Amino acid sequence: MSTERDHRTPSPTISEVAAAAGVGRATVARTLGGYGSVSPKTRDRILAVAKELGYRPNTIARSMTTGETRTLGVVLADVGNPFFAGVLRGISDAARKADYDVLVLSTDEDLQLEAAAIEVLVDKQVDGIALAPAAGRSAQLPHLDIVHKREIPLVLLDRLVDTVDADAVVINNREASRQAVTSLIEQGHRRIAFVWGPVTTEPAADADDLRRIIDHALWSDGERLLGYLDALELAGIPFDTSLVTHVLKNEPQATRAVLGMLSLSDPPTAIFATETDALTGSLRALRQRGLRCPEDVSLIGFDDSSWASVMTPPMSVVAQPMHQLGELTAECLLARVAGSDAPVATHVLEADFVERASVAPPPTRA
Amino acid sequence: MSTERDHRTPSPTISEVAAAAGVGRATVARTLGGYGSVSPKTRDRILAVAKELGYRPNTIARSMTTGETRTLGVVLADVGNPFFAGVLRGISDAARKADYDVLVLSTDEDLQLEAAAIEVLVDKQVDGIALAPAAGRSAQLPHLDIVHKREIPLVLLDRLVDTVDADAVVINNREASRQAVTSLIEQGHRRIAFVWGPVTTEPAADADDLRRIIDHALWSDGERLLGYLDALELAGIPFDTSLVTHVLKNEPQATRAVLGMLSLSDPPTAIFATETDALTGSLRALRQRGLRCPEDVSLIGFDDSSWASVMTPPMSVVAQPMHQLGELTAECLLARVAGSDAPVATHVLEADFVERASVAPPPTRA
DNA sequence: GTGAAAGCGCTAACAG
DNA sequence: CTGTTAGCGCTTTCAC
Repeated sequence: MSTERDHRTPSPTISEVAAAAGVGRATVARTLGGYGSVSPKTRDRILAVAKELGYRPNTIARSMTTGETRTLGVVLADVGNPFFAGVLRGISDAARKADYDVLVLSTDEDLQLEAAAIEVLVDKQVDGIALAPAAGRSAQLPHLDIVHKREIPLVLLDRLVDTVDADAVVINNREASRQAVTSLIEQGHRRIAFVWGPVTTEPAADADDLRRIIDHALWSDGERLLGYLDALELAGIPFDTSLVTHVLKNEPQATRAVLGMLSLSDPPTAIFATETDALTGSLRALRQRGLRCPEDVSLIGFDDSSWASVMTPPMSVVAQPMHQLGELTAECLLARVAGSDAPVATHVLEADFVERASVAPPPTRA
Repeated sequence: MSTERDHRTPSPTISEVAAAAGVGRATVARTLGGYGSVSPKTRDRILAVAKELGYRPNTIARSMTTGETRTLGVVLADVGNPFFAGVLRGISDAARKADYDVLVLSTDEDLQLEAAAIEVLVDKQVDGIALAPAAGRSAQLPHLDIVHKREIPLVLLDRLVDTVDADAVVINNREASRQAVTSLIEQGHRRIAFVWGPVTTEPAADADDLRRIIDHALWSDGERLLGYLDALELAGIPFDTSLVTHVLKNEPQATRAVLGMLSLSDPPTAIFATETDALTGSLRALRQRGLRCPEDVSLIGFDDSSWASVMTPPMSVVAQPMHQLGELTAECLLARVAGSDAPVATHVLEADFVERASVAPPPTRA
């Protein structure tokens, strides 16, 4: 209980420690900052005095002169989404190990918000930025110019952008997707729906048209679709544009789209859902139609969760290594922050296809 | 392409803008900092010059003099957990609206890590801290002393601690829990399991012993248990200590504990699972025993998710308003940061009991 | 090995 | 309304 009415009891500064220890500021700075060399004797005394006074370094003042903030910026679609939450956790863990902290911003897949987020991080002078871009693979990202100009280390997270020359850490979506769809084909499916294809106003005319559209979709989404196309092609199954959705990515839309497909004269016997809400939306559609999984329609989802394995039936899913994705991203970024001048590289992580009981052979046609 | 080999192209400073505009630094500072008053004419010129030069304020230098960082610190158990991820999203949204950013740290319910996290945030001079403490309601939190001393606004998130005199935003866990258990009782259940009770080495001897243990449990966990006890008491159902788990909070442990209860001579006919993994763990136990939900055992979970409603059967759950919890916490914190001296208050949010199909009357005894 | 002094870019108090 | 000036707490030459 001090009798003063100071707004904040100020933390002692280096000068005060110096005065109390009877040495110069610089010596204290060297001791407390852990650089330069100080004689063990005075070092110990300074440390003792500092501890007694409860000295805490003023990181802001330090940042001002060093230019380092020991803070990483993370820009992703939505921290509330389990996938990104898992990734963020991985980033945080790796950052903490290196004594860095993390500033997070969500974009909701909006490029304006992404630009604003980048600006904030640049202004706050984070030492590095991990970005899951909201832009398609062939997009131009002018808001990253300043990041380059300021030479702030940047690593792309989960999504590649061709025009950005930076390290990246991604999942092998194409291969994971091909594998999942192939497993469906091996069970005898030939009518396989793909939920969530790229958002467009009208369905793709054909596979080539679709490939053109993919250029403007998120890299990860595009790759998943390419993997689907790969699997079909390998099996010699013709691509049917009516089996790929082009709706907005929310659960009700997925349900609606699947309901539409189920009404086709030649409906799908299997559904590949490339996101959790695409899967739950599809399940809802099946239920509405009174269709059972896997007897009537087989299902494969994306992203594992404790729920997936306790469903009836347990859901087969492509499990992305979220935590590892985050960790590797942070490690990669921290290496750059530490000054690594290794050539720019893209690290590709494999996803794990978890086979459970939501896939069965298609029902024999009546 | 500059021919210089400067490590970083430095951003222009206020002095440079002043020189270029032919005015004094202070005038520029006033204009760009948005304080004091400047004649419209010079103001416009300065703005033009600043824009042309690509001036960006150095927030670190600014923080050094103002003491403000426009950053909020958030300390929670695990950003990767869907509940906290949702809460964090709410905090971020509210923070952004007020032009603040968020630094997040996970504690994994470890008080050491919590103390370290607080220290980091204090050192980084965040303007306020939102904390979901890893300590029981009656715990002593010495690592918060420095927060008080520095007069850093603090708000408790999701969990109360009696010894901490700070604003808090929590869910009415007790009432939500009471309501859920009561709905089970109304269906005729009298043997209701409670998964996850507090972690202890040996089960509680009786209800009073349990109440004593609750003091050391997380506030939210304790309240859920009290709500359970309330419901039993109201219905005149004797408390059976063997129906409350005391295991570590992970899914396999939940499964094991439920399996044990199911082997009781008078096994539970309903399970109240107070966390998602407690629910999935319970479901796994039922499946292993070949028991069906809700015919054999009724189930109520905690925290809603897109999965819960597409389960077979759809799961009844207590849905916590995660996003709102986060938003309100941030708003509360920001009000303090802005200097509010309203009396310390605890805001209680109601949870929503979502009744679906996982509850049915107990099977008639053979 | 140590101390003195300059300066990071900004805000704020004070004159003019 | 505007310019001058003095720091904020630290790191970092540079002498000693």
